[in-house]
Amino acid sequence: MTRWQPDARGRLEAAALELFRERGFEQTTVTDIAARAGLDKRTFYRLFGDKREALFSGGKLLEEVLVKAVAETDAAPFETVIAAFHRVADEVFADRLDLVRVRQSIIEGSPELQERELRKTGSLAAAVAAALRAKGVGETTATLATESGVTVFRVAFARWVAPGCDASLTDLIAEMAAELRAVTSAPAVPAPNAATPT
Amino acid sequence: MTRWQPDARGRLEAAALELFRERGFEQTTVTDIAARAGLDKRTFYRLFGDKREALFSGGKLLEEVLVKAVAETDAAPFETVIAAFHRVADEVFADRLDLVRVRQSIIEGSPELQERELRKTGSLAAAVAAALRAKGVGETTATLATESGVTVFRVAFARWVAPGCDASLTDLIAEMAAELRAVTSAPAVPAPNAATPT
DNA sequence: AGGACTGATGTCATCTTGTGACATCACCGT
DNA sequence: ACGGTGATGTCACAAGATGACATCAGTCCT
Repeated sequence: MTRWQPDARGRLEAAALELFRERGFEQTTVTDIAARAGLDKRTFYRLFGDKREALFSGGKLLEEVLVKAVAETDAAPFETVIAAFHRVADEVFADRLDLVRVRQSIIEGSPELQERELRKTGSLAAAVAAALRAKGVGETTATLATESGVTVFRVAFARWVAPGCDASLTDLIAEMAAELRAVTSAPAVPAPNAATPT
Repeated sequence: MTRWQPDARGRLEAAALELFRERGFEQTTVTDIAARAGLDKRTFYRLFGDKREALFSGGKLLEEVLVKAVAETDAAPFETVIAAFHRVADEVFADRLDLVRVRQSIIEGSPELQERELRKTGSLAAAVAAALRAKGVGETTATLATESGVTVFRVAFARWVAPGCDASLTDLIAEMAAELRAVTSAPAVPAPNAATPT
């Protein structure tokens, strides 16, 4: 019946977010989502690969910004990746804390969604590593710098989203990057007691 | 009909591995697997949470060995995690390259299985981080050391499984750990050219 | 204007995953 | 022999996901 709905994709995403928040992911059927958007279940599946994808449309923008930032930055591999994430913090996540928190709480409530998020993160990492290799960075270095950078971002992001956190994402990224450097720096010689720098 | 099959779980795992290899994961139904094991679909679901789990039974052993190794090792956090993975390389993966390769090629063929693997790796990391914290290591340090260690292992593992690789997993882990240290070490000051230590 | 084409959508049928409810049967201790 | 107990088979079914086909708006071409 419902012929010709403008921006079907956006409507479905909004409907999905609402319903997931109201009843939870598992308790929401694709038919429910489509109905709220005034569309058919089949239309949902034409626009999204599966039920979970309705929550992960932002990934594309994230990847674009990240890859572009990597391409434009001229520094050592790991520093380049960290710089790219700083840009993402500014350009993509600025002013979105509230929305991000809602999204994240939905994801935390469903193992299925967590798996999907992990996969998205993985493909993001692959794209970043590719961007690094395109700049002439060696395979191994590119992979390790990327994975380390992603780790820094993930930990910083988790802290940022956590309830009661008031630090900025950028600051958290910088902090975690410093911590990671400290943690992975060459091990202190066996016996001595030299204090590790803060 | 088929009453009382010994080691139903093992039979199902074997059947699943065979079928996944023969036809691929998606082309295999749970009913197929159960039939080949001489059991019913319902029995499969009583022993495994879902179709993918039949491929991931080894995870439990892995986690046990890893957590035990972390608890017993007395060194800096990152070094402890790396040492634990060295033990895993010896105790769990020794002499299993061929089987691991088959398994991995199946996983590579299915996004769904990749997601599950990511999740397994994630929960493994959580367990390791918890073991580290139990030794008095701080939250942030434990997380970053664990994630870095897992990254090292994942990259080493990927290399080890890759066709045409003849290096040992242990050697690859050591190599990747060294590389990661180099990659994340403090950035060279802008202008100077001081060689970074090997 | 009229007709063909295209693209997005609805409808229907079907397969598969995963689960609840219940029936069965072997085995075990008494 | 009897009554548990536990693992299994049978049946039914909701929901996810997909293919095949119908429909209809708007567009382009003559």
